[in-house]
Amino acid sequence: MEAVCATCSLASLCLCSSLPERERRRLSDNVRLAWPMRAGEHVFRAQDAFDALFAVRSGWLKTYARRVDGDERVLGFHLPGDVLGLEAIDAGQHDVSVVALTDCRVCRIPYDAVTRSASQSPEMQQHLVRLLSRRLSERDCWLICDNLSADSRVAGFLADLVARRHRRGLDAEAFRLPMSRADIGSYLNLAHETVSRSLTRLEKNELVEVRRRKIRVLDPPGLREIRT
Amino acid sequence: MEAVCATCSLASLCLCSSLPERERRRLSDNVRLAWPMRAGEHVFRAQDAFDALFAVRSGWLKTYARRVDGDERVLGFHLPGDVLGLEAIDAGQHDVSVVALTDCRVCRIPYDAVTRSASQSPEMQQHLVRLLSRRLSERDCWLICDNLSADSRVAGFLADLVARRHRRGLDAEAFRLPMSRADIGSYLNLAHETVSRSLTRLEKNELVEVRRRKIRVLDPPGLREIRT
DNA sequence: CGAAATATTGAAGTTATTCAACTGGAGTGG
DNA sequence: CCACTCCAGTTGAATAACTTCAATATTTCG
Repeated sequence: MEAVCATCSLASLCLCSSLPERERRRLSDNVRLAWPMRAGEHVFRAQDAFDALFAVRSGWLKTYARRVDGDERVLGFHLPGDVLGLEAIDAGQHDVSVVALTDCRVCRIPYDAVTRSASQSPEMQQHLVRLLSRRLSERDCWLICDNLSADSRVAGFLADLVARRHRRGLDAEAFRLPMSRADIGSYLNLAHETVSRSLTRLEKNELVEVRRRKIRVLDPPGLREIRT
Repeated sequence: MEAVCATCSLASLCLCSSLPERERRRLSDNVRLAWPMRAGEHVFRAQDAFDALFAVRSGWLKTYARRVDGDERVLGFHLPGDVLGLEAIDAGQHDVSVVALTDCRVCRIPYDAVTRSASQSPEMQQHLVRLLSRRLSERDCWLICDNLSADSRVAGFLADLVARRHRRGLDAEAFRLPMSRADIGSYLNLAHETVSRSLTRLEKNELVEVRRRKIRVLDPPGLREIRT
């Protein structure tokens, strides 16, 4: 299978946008559209050497780390267009793990190709810096840390997913949550029982319909507005 | 007052390290060692246009944002060597505010000088990318989010300050906390009363001595090990 | 010195967690 | 096809932890 950044619908989110055509082709030649991954397979693990960035083409993934006590802490969920591995550039070694939650396709972009491209193309250089800067400003932990009730954290989490799916042209009204309640809880810093109860309450308030992992969002603005 | 990156003891943390001498001088010519700032003055505010990065030379500062409801949320505290403003590069506009907690000195580094330097020096380019990457990997929110008790959050907060002061060659055993209990609470997502109580408990356990804002750390490893 | 801000401490109230029981699907194998 | 099992999810009750409200103490600064 061939990587065709030139025609990739996600290019604007990825690394190759804003590259002059010649550079884009050059980078593209170095990119391998990874073989489809099965749910449960890892893109990389903490401690692995860093030598490439990854771009999600399809599917869902999650980033997690191990706590001191050994158990898992979920740090984020990824959709098509997300770039993975940026935080390992400096250390040259991954400090988190990324695992596929569903079957996925992921592009591998060797980091030396990025460096080479950046040294010859100011546009590429800028793009990389801006990608990093944007990620810094995103701070998804506001969701978690902002002294919010369980309900507003869960609502905010769903609103975030809806917004991201919408931006990517995916169905944002009804979709399947690929992660367990425990994953959501780990991400939001709530017990999985609390996540469950919150979803029930959101459903009672007619903001969403939840059946197991199937979700239908009835009132997106309502979700964003919960502040309790 | 003149900026003298060449002789700055913080260069390795800042932007000008790993620059060839010629480039360093060039950048240095564009850097202004800001006039000393008084406690309470802002380096920049949310909504301000972004056109420069800032490097802390001395003193303490804090970053904060406004919540939806209008009140302040503290996002971090800064020591000499920290670079401020990186998260605004992409948007071209600041989304957080930085204010001096004590009298400070802060260098202003015009961003177009950085861009120019980067386009001519692969080292500078790399350095900027790595600075951004490192900041991404730091994730100070682990402290806050990691499902920890109030005591371990406060202990972790102190341990983090100790480590950072140590790395910078500042007195890490005894120093003055420049921020209020309310600031610490906002940062750690705790009520200020809870911060106060936690400090009292840490003192009872002989990990620290706290008198108001004066702190003496008696058992740094002990601080790091609290997990309850 | 006196006022305002900051910090500490106590008691009551809330909220999420924990422990436990139970339910419902998905997958397995007879 | 139907049990059987396992895991994820839901729900209830008791508990623990933090917050809130209130009173008091200590600094700081005009």
